[in-house]
Amino acid sequence: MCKRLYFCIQIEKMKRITINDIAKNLGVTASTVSRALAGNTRVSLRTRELVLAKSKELGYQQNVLASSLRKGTSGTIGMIVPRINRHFFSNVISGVEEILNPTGYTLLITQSGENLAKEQKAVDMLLANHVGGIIISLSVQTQSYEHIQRAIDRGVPLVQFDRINPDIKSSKVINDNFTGAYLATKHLIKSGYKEIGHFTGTLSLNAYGERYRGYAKAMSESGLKINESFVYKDTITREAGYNAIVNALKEENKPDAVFCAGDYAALGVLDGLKEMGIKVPDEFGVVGFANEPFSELIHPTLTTVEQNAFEMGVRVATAMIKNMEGKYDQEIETISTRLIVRDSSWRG
Amino acid sequence: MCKRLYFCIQIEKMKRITINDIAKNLGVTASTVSRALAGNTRVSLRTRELVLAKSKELGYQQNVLASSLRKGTSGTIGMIVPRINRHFFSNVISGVEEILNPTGYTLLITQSGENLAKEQKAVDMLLANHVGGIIISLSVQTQSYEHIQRAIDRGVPLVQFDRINPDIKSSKVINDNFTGAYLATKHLIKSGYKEIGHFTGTLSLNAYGERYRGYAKAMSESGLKINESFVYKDTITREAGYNAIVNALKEENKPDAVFCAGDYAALGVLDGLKEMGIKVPDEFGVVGFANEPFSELIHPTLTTVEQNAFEMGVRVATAMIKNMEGKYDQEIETISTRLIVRDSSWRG
DNA sequence: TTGAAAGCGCTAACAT
DNA sequence: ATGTTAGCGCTTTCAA
Repeated sequence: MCKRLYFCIQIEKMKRITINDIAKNLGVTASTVSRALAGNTRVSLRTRELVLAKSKELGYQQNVLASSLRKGTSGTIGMIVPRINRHFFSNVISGVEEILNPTGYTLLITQSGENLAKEQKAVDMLLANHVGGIIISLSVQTQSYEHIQRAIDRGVPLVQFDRINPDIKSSKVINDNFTGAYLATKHLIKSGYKEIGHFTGTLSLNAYGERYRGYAKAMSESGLKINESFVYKDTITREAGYNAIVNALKEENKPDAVFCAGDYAALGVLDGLKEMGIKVPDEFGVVGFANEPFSELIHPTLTTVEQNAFEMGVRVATAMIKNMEGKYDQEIETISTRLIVRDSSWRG
Repeated sequence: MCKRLYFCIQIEKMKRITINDIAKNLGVTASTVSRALAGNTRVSLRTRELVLAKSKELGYQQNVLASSLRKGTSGTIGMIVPRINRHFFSNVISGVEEILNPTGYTLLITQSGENLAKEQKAVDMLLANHVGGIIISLSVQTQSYEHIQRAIDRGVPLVQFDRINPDIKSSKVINDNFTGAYLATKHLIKSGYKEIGHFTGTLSLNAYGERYRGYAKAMSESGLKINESFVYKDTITREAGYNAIVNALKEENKPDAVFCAGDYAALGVLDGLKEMGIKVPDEFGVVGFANEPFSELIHPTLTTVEQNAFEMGVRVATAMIKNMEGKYDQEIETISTRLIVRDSSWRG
């Protein structure tokens, strides 16, 4: 009872140590303490040491809010991703943190949930929090860009990655989707498939558009014609992949392989093929994109394109820091992709 | 060239609209504007409408930093998880956001990477950012708790979840690990296995300790003796699971089934069994824990225990809000778990 | 090398 | 219903 009461009182009077406390304690002014703590300014070595010792003794902890308010900019960087639980995005985040953490910047992560309204709110929230920069990968829904422009107009450095809008003036980091798709399709061709279809997402999104281009290039280069009825758009989920393959194989002209712009769709394709008793890779070839963790665990293991997510995060963070240092950079950086051949496609 | 220069100048003179701008514009004081914007205080309807209109017109956006500094508390809640890319944790995060977003609180997410030092730094960073509360799931490494205590001593509401320390005074939300493990083991017994082993993590961590207890209870209840040489600790990764099963089956006394405290270990076990040509579930039964997405995709599909991660997030956020409203609550909430029977264990 | 003073933008007593 | 005033904790000129 008594203990409990004491505990409550403690909470009430809880006061954080400020630079003023340190200053009073040491008989100097807050300015001096501030300078000493900041390190680089002109303070006598003795004073600096005294301040450092005292601040440790009292358990001082900077009030980042006050500092940011005064300096007009916070050491926080906002990051908006469609979904945090996608392997690709969580690994990009890790890459970003790898670079940012040692610099003292703080990452504020939010999900748009592939939803434009949530994405807009997220941007505003970040701006209200005075983030020093915004890292974003657009939601599939995003077709209007005022919220992005709002950030840029505020002078907040912006870095787009993966799902980008090329028309927005900002740093951009993307995967080499074209080459990845090109290699994937080439591989199917080399493996002897002739009627190669493509299941993809929204072609207006850069990532999917490029994958389509890579697919088309490989086809035409090998003298194969694309049968447009083998190209399914908005087919990136497992269900959609399943439906698409069931559908495609009902037609008179059937594909004998399909390159999916995502592993989940490829998974659905494999579901459908298994159900229909079609042997993979003997009778049908499948390639995915993303190298989701499950792709090497399923049966047959899935040939797919590896995106170097962590590396992308590192580049994104580096670009952000450059931007914040005023080195505005509009260049597009491209991260290489790599084909991983597994059982679902190779009948060498 | 010219365009570029203009752009730079724009950035320099970029000035955010403050309540003072609105006030001047309207011929009232900042206090009035502040009150009007805050909504509930006593301001004439007319003034309020004027303020709202003007602020919209000028594109006003609150400076959260200033507000938080003044109010002494920010609308930000910090969350520390071991790894963001674990299915369980990212779903808890989604659950937390589900509750928090509509309330206007902002989530600051950080990863400890299962590393004590990073976890400590994360806590300090959150405190420096004056978060209104901290949500944490401890790293496996965490054996010292001063950093947690530091937060509590500062009067910052704390909610622990999943990987908790029961001795720390805070709200806690955990899975019903005991029942999950109990049901899993019971199921193996019912399926006819007799020599049931258990691969687990650090037993000092609540989650693993409880799973062991559930396993032990089911065994003793059925009159089966636990063979301690079938219990492997620190076995939660795929590699560890593989090594453990290879090892276990070299001994004279072999288990004929194993309940793993995690799906990754179970995956490793299946790897090992496949390699050794042991048939699952005919000759050997395997059950995991967590219902990772891959568990239903592998062959054979893995029997496992589902944790309701999203629901847990919802409860965690609710507890946090209660705490921040001063309703300090030390109760432990338990989220139910559920056995999902698949092919790796059932030979009914 | 240090101090004095002003102010970042907002809120909340207290007054009117 | 609105204005006045002070100050959250920090940084940063300007002066000494």
